[in-house]
Amino acid sequence: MRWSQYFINTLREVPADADVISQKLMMRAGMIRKVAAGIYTYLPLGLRSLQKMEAIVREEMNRAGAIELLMPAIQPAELWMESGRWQKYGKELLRIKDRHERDFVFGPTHEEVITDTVRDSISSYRQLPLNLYQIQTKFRDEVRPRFGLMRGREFIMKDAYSFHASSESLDETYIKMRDAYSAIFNRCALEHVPVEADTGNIGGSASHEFMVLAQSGEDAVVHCPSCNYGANLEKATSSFFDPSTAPEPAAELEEIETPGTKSIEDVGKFLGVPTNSLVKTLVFQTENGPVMVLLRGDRQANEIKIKNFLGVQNLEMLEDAQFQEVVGGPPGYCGPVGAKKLRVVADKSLEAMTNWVVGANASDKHLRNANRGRDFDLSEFSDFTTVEAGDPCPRCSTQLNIHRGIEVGHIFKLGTRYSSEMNCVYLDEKGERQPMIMGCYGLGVGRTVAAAIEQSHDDDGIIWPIPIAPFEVVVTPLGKEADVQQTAMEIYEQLRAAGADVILDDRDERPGVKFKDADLIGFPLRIVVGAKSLANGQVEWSFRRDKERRLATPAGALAEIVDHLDRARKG
RNA sequence: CGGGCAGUAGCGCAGCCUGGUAGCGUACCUGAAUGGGGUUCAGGUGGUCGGGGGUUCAAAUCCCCCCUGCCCGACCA
Repeated sequence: MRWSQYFINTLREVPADADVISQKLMMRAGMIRKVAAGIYTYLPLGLRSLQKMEAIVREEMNRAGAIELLMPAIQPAELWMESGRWQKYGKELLRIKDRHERDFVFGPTHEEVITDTVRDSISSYRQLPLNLYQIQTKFRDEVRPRFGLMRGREFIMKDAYSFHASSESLDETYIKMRDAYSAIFNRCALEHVPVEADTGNIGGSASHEFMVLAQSGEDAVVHCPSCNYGANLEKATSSFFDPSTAPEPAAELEEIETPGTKSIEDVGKFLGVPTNSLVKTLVFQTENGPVMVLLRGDRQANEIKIKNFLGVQNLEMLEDAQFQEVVGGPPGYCGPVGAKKLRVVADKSLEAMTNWVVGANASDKHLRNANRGRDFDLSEFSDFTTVEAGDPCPRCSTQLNIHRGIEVGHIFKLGTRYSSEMNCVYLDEKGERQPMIMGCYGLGVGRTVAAAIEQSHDDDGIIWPIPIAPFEVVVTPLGKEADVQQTAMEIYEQLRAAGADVILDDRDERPGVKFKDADLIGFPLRIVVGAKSLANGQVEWSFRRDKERRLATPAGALAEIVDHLDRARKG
């Protein structure tokens, strides 16, 4: 491609409404252009990267045995009513009417359509398993779209859906897809980690998110550097316990005056002991009544874990005004001893601790040496705390790290949630009707490209991984001299003949402008043809990554670059 | 949905308080010089000042309503 014939419009200044690096750089480099909140035009350069990403996804999906189809973006409301999501999905579902006032949606996801298709086409266990995917534009009417392609309203997503006659078959496909996802992100040189994710309201089955580690990530990821255990912070566990708190013999219960100590920190300071030797009492209101949750003083509650353990949907901290009525004491001095009758659960870290310091359910008073069984009833222990950096890994006890991450993929064992509701059944060997067991597998194409930029850039611009760079090589002639122009053109043609994806910066611009633009857009490789070096029969080539200038003959530079591209393509 | 800020040329902004011919930088066009990291000078093109209504001889500017965008929070995942 010749630059002068192409459509590239770089910006010197950053549009005022861009707030993350990938968005700023993509807008400045002329890859995307905002049309409305969360809605973008993919300009030619941006489209090239997206299409390269799509090609990688296609290859790996096909390799994993998935079959491509394409479903409509516009879907009839009936299907959504049938699955129940017409009601449940909420405002994120963009609803539209046609000229006959019939209801449609712009698809945010395609479980309904695919299930409808499969139930009409598949009727025997002999036709299963089946794994279908598409790469398509989705629309989710996000309350607050932001971060460019990272969280748009309209976005390109690869979504796959698998159908099975047994959970073993689902497990098999699930693992294949998991491996395919890792292969995709590895090919883009993305530092990523597959993490266990909360299954939320859908419940029961396994779910993994693929997180790209990056500062600007919206999610927190727990990761073990040793065994590669990874989990969403909401879901993560640790083998946390403190051997220094080996149980002491139970001492006599004692009431102590602790004036003005409403927080755990205050109590620790007042008594001159670390907060990890205290017990924190939280009271939550749920749809099944109030629940008291006990944690070690230095740990933070994890509301998702608590919700899952209690099997409740609503969990809210009790308001101060309700304490007297529900617990029988003032807020800030709350504890299990002498409280009103309510369900009490405790974090497993407390199981081995004796002689607790807890609130006395009276103003300015705490209790020392409280012991379960003797002073209060408690038999339910589980993991209720949020993992902290440095906690031991649940698998290998290495200290865990916590990173920021961008969710680029999410795979999920759906089970029969949709097949049951939508009557998607097959006949088994015995001729009996069974709901198909389903899996679904999403991957954000644009988000992955944006994540690659978040992970790989510098002050001058983007540093593309070769597989998703809009062009692999830029050839930059400096000056109008005939031999410079001719050598650049020859190198350009030879690179093209060798199969390289190359752009020739044939604009009549000063060197500085060409260099700034090349760095901003971030072509991985560059060949500069200038009069000075050419007088010695040499050109200069460099990687965007380190910008170190290497001199070589045109043929030598060409060979080096072609060789590097070949190796990069093989991964 | 609540709170805050903003909307003036493709992009970044000033002008508004105190009403009186629409401005700067950049981008783009023309010319000259320059020619290895966004070069300099000169001359130009481009805007119904987000929309509607009102006040006024006169509104980008004052008043009212609406729309859109951004930030924080809530919601959702």
